Amino acid sequence: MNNSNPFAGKRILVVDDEPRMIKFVQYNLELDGFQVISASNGLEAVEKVQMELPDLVILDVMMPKMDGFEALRLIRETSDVPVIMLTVKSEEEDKHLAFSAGADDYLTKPFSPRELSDRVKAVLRRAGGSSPTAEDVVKVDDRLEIDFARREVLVDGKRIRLRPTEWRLLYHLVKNANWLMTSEMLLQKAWGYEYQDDAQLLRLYIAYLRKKIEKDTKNPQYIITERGVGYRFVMPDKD
Amino acid sequence: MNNSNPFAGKRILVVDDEPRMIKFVQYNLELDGFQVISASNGLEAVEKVQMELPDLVILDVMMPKMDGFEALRLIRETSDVPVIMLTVKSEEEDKHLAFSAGADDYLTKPFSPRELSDRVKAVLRRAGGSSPTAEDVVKVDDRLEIDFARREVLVDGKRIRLRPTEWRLLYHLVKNANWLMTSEMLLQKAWGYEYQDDAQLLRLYIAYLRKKIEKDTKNPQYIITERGVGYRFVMPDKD
DNA sequence: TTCCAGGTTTACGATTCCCTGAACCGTAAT
DNA sequence: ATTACGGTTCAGGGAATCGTAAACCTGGAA
Repeated sequence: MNNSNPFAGKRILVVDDEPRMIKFVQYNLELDGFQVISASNGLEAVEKVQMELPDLVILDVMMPKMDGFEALRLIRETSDVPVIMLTVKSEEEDKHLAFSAGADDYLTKPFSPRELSDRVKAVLRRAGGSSPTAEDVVKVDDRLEIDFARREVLVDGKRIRLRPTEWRLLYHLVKNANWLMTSEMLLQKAWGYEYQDDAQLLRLYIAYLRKKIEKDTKNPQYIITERGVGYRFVMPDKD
Repeated sequence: MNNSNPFAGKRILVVDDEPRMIKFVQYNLELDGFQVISASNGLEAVEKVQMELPDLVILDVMMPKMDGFEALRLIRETSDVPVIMLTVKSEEEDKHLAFSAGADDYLTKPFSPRELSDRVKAVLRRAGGSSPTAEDVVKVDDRLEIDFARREVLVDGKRIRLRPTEWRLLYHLVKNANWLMTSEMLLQKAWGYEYQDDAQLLRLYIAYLRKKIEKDTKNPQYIITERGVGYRFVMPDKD
């Protein structure tokens, strides 16, 4: 695996009802050093986007029960993960539908491994571009380091254990570092739409996180409370 | 064994329907210190790739029932093992077909032992390069040592017996050391695609492995559970 | 045939997670 | 200072997940 792939380790969710297509895409992406997870229908896809927090989604348009457009619509309710849609023919209509539904790119079946790889990298490049948190490994400071690809958090060089929900919350905080995240946003993204008013739950998990990553929970340096609004993950500037 | 072959011990799967050809290849590769396993048709080849986890495959194009290309395609669904294809004549078309099907190199019959040896070593050299645990012998710590070439695990210097499935699971865990492997990934890689939802089976084999390699199964130091997600093989100071 | 080893399924106790409720604490506004 | 509001901490129960023993199945060897 001689990958000079700058995006190696990124997590990609492949959604298709045909196992053969999933295998094809998975194999070729793994050759490039990506991590691949899969879903075989729209519902599973929506769920996995929220739970697994992939860096990119490849979504087939043609699927039984819930088609790709519907799945994308639901995904877009809680996530802005880049999405590449797989269409059968390169009809203008499909293309237009894909983009207006919120897709970042589209790929027409059949496609070659090379095309796949190029598109994925292009979309990741566009999406991640210059943001400091687009990296797989975010070194917040000397004390705290977060590795999104490995799903790993280091405090003073030691690995700490995060529970799934804690991880999701931290993910959304850090991916939006230095931005104020309202309680509703965080609840919606880390828990789901139906939790958006449960501010108490959020407080609890903020406390859990602080206990695990802050030096002094009374004077947090990473997760800052914005009273009456939400929270902000502060990260020292790297410019 | 007076070989200066840096790849001695690598396991090579030779696939051909002609016993004479297998014999020829096997004899010469074993002279170089390789370990050779064989298959006489495409189906057997696909099966052995998944089960035996060879380091390289030499695959004849011309075979009854399932030809080399089809076999390669199926192999590529679950493995990125390097493959050298044997073609009858050096036709551009065959060459092109081989590469686009995912082969790493090709060899035109007839070939000399020397050519065979050179190609095999070249492909192994290319393939082995930058993979995380490309070495044959992984010394995890003072206690645990894993020899991929010999398919042997040493705990406190003592050789322990692993059943085939246990070995495959350990293999995929260690080859992705320090990376979080989801249950689905592990099942898919060690058992096959159709097992990807059988989390219970995975738990059982994780338990088997821990019983054999961990000092204290209650506090595992190698195979760490990532609750709700999967497992991680932790290895000190390794990327 | 019988035996055996590996693989799979079943069953169930143990553990961990997630959420609730309630008490307690800090701080900004009155 | 007092009040009100939001934030934090702690205890606990239900649910999901995990670990492991044991039974079961199967195919090959003796």
